[in-house]
Amino acid sequence: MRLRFAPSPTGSLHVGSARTAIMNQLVSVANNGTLILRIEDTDVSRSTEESTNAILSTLKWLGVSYGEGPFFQSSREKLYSKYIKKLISEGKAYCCFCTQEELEEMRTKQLHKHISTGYDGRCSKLSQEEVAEKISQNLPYVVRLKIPPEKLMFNDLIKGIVEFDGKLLHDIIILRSNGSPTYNLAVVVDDHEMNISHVIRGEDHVSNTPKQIAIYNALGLEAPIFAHIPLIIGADRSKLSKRHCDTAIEDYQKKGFLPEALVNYFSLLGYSHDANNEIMTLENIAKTFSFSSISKSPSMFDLKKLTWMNNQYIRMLSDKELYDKAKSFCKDIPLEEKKIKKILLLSKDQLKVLSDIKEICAPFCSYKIDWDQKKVVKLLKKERILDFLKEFIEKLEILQDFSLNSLEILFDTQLGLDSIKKRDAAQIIRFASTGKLISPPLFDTLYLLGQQEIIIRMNQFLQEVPCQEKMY
RNA sequence: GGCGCCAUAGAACAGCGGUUAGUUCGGGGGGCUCUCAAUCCCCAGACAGGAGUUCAACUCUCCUUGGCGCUACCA
Repeated sequence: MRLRFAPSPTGSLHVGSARTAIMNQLVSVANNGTLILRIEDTDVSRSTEESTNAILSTLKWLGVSYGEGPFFQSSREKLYSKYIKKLISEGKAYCCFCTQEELEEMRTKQLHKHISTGYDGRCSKLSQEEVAEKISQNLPYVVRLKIPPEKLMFNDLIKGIVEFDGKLLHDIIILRSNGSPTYNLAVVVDDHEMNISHVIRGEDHVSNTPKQIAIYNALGLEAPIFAHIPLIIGADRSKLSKRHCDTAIEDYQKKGFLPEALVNYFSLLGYSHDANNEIMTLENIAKTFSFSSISKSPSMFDLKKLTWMNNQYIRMLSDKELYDKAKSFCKDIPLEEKKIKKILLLSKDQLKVLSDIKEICAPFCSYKIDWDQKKVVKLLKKERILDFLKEFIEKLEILQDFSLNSLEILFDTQLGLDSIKKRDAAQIIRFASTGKLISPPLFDTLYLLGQQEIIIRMNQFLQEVPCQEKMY
């Protein structure tokens, strides 16, 4: 089995393209096939080298590996023109000199008549002399393929038999007036030259398929097997766009999603899987892969589920792996490396994405705490809660050996003297010393902040509370 | 306008002619825990509509409706 992934370098790798790439990888692994990477850059005006590099590095990061390539269509133009010349000489394609205005007029008329829009084939009636004459006049022209008025069908591995009527297809352009081949022509030539057996691509290509089959037919070549995977859609069921969420895989990389989670999520999205165990490697999914398990309807991108899955993968990381992967997200944190590492490991389970580490470290960095008292309205209503805090601070001030252990003993002792719930006691201390209701385990947090610092913070907190208290 | 594809809870999937229509994420509630997370328990929530076929239809057929894709000298 020979497969290909063929992105066009007009931007960074999009979520939808990534899914296609992952599906190709999945099928390739499942069938011991070869995946070929081909950069579809026939449109010079939109393709950039920067995009190519971005796509290549993102694919690498994702772990999508290809056995051959990358090949660039822009460097294969001679090949395409060979095929185009063949089609012209056999009378299966012809030069078209119609202007933009003519084409537009044609279209409006068709729209008016409520019939399908497209070229009416008028230039195919030009005689050889007329064509030669126009060319000698240096008139710009494109080359169009004659599409015979017959049924064009293919058996899609996902959709089943799909049939189109050639009569409604119209003669498509295969060579632009600037001399470059169009997508449909280049795809057919390359898929044939590269011996591609299975074309797995997005559903947006379904309507291109009959056009490509027409080219295969004209060339006397056998078309590969097609599998069109349904598109990924946004929360409002429309095509996924920046309106909905980040659409570039790079964005997810920057936020601290793990490639394994992304690969897992996208290979199971729109795939009939065992819902009881969704955490699977691509290799495991490949073991039971079948095209019939791919859903026929589009799938909605669910960031919450991806995030959940990412957390699952983060907690599976070893301490060392976690630190290595999180390192790049810790650069801007004004703390010593050792401390960050400590906090990171303490909060491993609660990281949804690696970049969360910044927020978790915040209370350990800033000396200016903003106590948003709205968060503790309920807590402050608990009886003797502030007394407990005051007493805790007093004891803390005279504590000789500040350690994890002594802190805990001090806390428990004070708790024994007061009739306060442990959770309330812990929360008021947590809030007073960090300004947050969420933090790594309390005693670790206090210990890391240091005796002096927590005393200062908690006292500051107490100074701010009383005036606020009257509000409630 | 034309052509094509699709249709089970908010989301992703099960169900393949007879089920109290199931699982996972999400939502709500609760237990446990110093918080969050994790985990455990509980709750809400779906077969788009209409005709057929059949003893029986979420499941098969057709129609309608709705959604999406394509309709470029983009890919």
